[in-house]
Parts: sequence; structure tokens; C-alpha cells
Amino acid sequence: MSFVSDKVKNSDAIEKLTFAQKQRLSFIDFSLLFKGSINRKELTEKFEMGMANATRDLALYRELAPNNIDFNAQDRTYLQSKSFKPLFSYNSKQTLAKLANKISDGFDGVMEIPFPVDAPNQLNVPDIFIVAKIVQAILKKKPISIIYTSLSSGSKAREIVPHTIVDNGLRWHVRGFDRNTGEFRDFVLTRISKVTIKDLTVEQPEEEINEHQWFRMMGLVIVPHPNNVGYPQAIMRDYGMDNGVLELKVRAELVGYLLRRWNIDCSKEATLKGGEYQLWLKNRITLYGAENLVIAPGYDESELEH
Amino acid sequence: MSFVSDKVKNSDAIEKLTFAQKQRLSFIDFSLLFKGSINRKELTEKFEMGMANATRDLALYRELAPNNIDFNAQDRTYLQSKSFKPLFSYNSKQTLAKLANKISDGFDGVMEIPFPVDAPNQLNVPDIFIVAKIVQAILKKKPISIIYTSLSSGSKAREIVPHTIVDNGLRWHVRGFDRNTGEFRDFVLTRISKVTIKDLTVEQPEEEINEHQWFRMMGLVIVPHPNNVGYPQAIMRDYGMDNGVLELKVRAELVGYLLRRWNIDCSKEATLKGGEYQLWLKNRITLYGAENLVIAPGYDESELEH
DNA sequence: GTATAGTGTAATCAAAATGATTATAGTGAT
DNA sequence: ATCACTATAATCATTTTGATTACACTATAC
Repeated sequence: MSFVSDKVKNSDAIEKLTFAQKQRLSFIDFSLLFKGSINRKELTEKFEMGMANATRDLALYRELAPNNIDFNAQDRTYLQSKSFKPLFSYNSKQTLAKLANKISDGFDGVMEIPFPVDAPNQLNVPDIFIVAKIVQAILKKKPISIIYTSLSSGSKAREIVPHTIVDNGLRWHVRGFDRNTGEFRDFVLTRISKVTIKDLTVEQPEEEINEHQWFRMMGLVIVPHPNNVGYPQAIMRDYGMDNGVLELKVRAELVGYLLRRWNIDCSKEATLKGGEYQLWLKNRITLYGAENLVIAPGYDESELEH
Repeated sequence: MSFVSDKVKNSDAIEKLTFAQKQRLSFIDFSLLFKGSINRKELTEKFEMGMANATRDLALYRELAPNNIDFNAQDRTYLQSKSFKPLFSYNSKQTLAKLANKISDGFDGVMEIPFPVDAPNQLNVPDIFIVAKIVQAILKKKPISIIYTSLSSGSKAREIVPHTIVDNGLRWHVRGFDRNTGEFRDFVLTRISKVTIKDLTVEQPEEEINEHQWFRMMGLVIVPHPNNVGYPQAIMRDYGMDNGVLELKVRAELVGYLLRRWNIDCSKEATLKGGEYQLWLKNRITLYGAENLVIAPGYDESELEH
């Protein structure tokens, strides 16, 4: 992108600024990019600072990016100019997550930006204090004991050695070694109550994150569905495909969730019907040996040619 | 929660602090909550500040929350004490989004916290510069012209009056009035290229966000699936159900997406089979008249008793 | 046209936060 | 015991920020 050169050009000057100043300049940049405007009052309220300082910040921003701002005397707002190039760079995924969840920079709870972004309800929201304890246990490599309510056997105590928390798009779970069964398993976070971190360190090496499935990355080759899609070009755009093919490396453990979430037809001859199946897994042979594939749309292991 | 009282007790002292100081205290709090520890170096690196100031901040945090921290002289780290109560409050959804997307506070691009949280790939990521232009158009109530590649008819120019951006969990789209067809429609963001904001304001009132479907909220009554679930208690925990029932108000326009995303069986007698259907819509009569229901699992309009 | 309120710039000085330095102390490795 | 590292705490210099003032511009009400 062309703004990279601007960024490099000014990066020295930006680097020399205070963290707080960079943060405020970044907020100005972000507001110009997504709202198209900013005024002094928004700055003073957001950062709880005086007018004088906000004026200085705006002057500083204009000094660093003179062509980014037009001042509109009528509304007394600073507008994104036609030649605007962002002064900072933005990670797409993170930025979208911020917009979707109304996260503004700064610390929690301070002034959320009212963007016109909506989402159907999030239904399965785990308790962040449960999440916090499990994150800690993972970082410290400690086992935990939990009370777990499973779909099949009801509530009982279990002892597990967790290694990763996974947001599969539908629910959050923690993956870890289950000492009751001696296997690695997924535990849905909303079904966990009463987490206790054990002070003992993990002694058996087989309990640590060395599981085959976790480190095995599978290569998926995904193409627009050959039978359900009229204009494959639209699908190629959607998924950023090069030459009509999307190639992904995915953890073997997560492949099933990915295939289900994105409705990827895994049948041998792309035989699933319905507009929701816009993608087809071209190299289904790659799935051989993966667990967790009952949830993959159209996948039938017996059809696998070996 | 009990920490509310602590929060109230100290809120005066916290309020008086600088924004930057609050931010740093909040980072200490967040680190203690989710990592269980923090040390001075992490603070100095995160906020690009001197050691002296980091020491002062840690002292200040201990002053405000004396029972939250244990100092471990061996590792020279501050540890979450057993009596730890968060000094700040946390919004669950936002906090989880931060963890899942590795968003730390502060401005973009600065030091991401390495938490053990993973997610299967996000496949459908729109261009944030496209998003930015549309957000601006919405905020300014301006029409836009776009090049749109549809699944059925390929690429062509359209003129729309957008009113909301929606993340439906599977893809992002923008809802707005389509001047070509004279109806409100959804446009998938990844299929949009070349957004141009028209300088004219929207003149016809019927183009503005007054559509019936958008403001109509539907009341859904959702229960654990009566046939597919062994331990309904687990499902009740998952979705935070009171008395075994989850009641939601959802925009009529978004109901279809929600029902599909969460695999909610909409059949009359809960007849869909399969472990993925853990929920059943008890009051399917509510769906009468909603659009966009072809994607609702098991929904057959002809079965509706009027 | 003329006040008035609101918002902005710019300069000045005071107050507060921060950086740099120094002395001191505890821990772990060698 | 020595060394490297990290932390506290106090001091003073530097920088940032807040408050005040004078001034300019625009929209609104009269």
C-alpha cells in the first residue's frame, strides 16, 4: 500500500513521541479513517485532558500528516481529506474485532465509540473469571481440578492439564489432558465451574502439550463449490483466493470446527446441495486420521480411497 | 460480585488520577487477573517508560488494592494474591474479544499479549478501507455507489443507501436501500469494490433507516433440544438459561442468521436429528412474516399453524 | 445589523508527571 | 565472594499537561 512510504517517512518523528502522545495521535488517525472526522471535544473527553493539550495534539498530527486533514470552519471539525493516508497501520482482524465489539483504545469501560456495527447475539459467553484462572494455569503449566457438567454424564469433578483455550466460533473450550481418561480432550468453558489451580507442577511428560494432533498441521485445499455457485468469482473474492484456490494450514484438532463453521462440503464428489455450501474441500484425503470429523459436512470416512 | 464494594471504595481515588495512570493501573489489574503476575519490566516495555515510574505505579496499585498483590522475591514478580479482587470492572464480551484477537490496550500494533488462546482461521475478512468508507457514509447519511459482484449476476455498479454494518458470525455485510431494486438488501462486504461516497444527502425518506424489518424485534423462546440432549442441565449452563428457557429479543432481519449460526432447530416437533442441534425454538410462530428464513434449520413455513 | 454562545488557535506560566541518577538491598549463577 | 540482574526509594531536572488569557470565526437569536 502506498501509505507505507508515508509511515516510514514519519516513523522517526513518531517513534520519538511519548506513548501517551502516540496513543492520542493514533486515536485521531483511527477516527479520521473510520468516522471521517474528529473535533477537539472528542479528544478532550476521550483522554480526559485539557483543551490546550488537545489543540497541541491536533497541531502535531497536522504537522506529521499535513495532507490528511481538512478543517471545516462551519462545523468546527477536522475532516478526512481526499488525499488521506493513515499515519498508523492497522491489523484487519484486530480492527474488525474492535469495531464489532465496540472496543476503543484506552482502558476498559472508557467511552465506547458508537459505530453503526451490529451483530446477532453472542449466546455462549463464558465467565471471564473462569477463563482467567485457566489462562493462568496454562501459563504456569499447572494442572487444575474442575467441576464439569457434560452432556452425557452430568456433573462431576475432573482433573485436567490444560494447554490451549480455543474459540471455535460457536463456543469456547479448553483443550488439555484429562487425567480421568488419560486422553487429550476439549472441555466447554461454560460447563466448567469451580476451577482450582493445583500447586504441583506437571510431572508426567505425556500430559504436556506434546499431543500429535495439536502440532500436526493439515493442508486444506478449498475451492468454490462446483455445483452450488453461479459466479465462482464472487466466492473467490470473498475468501481472497488466488487462482481460484484457497490453501490453508490448520491444526488437525481444529479442522473439524473450521469445516463446519464455514460450511465446507467434504463429500467426495461435492454432492451436498444447498446455497449454504459455497465451498468444497478438494483434497479430502488430507483429513485421513484427523479426529473430530463427525461434524465435517458431508464427510464419510468409508468413502476415503487409500 | 463482592469486588464492587472495593471498586466503589476506591473509585474516588482512581477517578482523580491521570488517564495515563489509570490506563497503567488497569493494565496491572488485567495482567494480574489473566496472567496471575506482572513485573516491572513488562510495564516499562508496554508503556515505554522509565523504571522509576513503573515502580511508582506498582506502589500506587498496591496502595489502592493492598490485598491484591503478593511479591515474590525469587522471581521478582508481583503475583495475584489469594484475596485478589479486580480493581476495575470488565465487560465479558469485550474482554473475550480482546483475548481471542490478541488486542491489548493502548494503540494498535504495540506489544500484543501472548495469551494461549487460539481460533480456527477467520476466512472471510473484509478490507478495512472498504469498511471505513461505508462506516463514514452511514454516519454522514450519504448514499454510496459500489461495484458489487453477486453470486447470481456477476459484477456491476449499484447505488445504495447503507444504514448498518452487520457481522453475522460467518461474514460481514452492509444493510441498506438498494436504489436499483428499490428494496432494502444485504451486501456482502468482501464482494464490494470501489466505494464512492456521493456528496448528495439522502432526500427520499423511504430510503432512510425506517424499514419495518429492521426495527421489528422478535421474541425468541429457546429451550434445550428435547430429543437430542442427554443432560439438559449442561445446555442450560451453556446458554445461561433461567428456568430452562432462554428468551431473546432479536432484530427480525438478523433472526435467520442467529438461528443458523447457533444451529437452533426450528421444526414444529423438534424433529431434526444430530448432536449439533442442541437447541430448539419453542415459539416458532414468532417467525411468521420474517424474511431470510430459508437458512433457519428445519423451518418450513407451510407447517405454520395460523 | 448586533449581541451571544460555542468552538477553535496561540502564547504564557504554573503544576504535575515522568526520566535520570544514585544509593541500597535481595536473589541466583558462577 | 563476586557479578549480573532486578527491585525500592529519594532526589533533582526535564517534559508534558492544565489553566488562563486574548483573539478569531461561525451560527443563532433578537
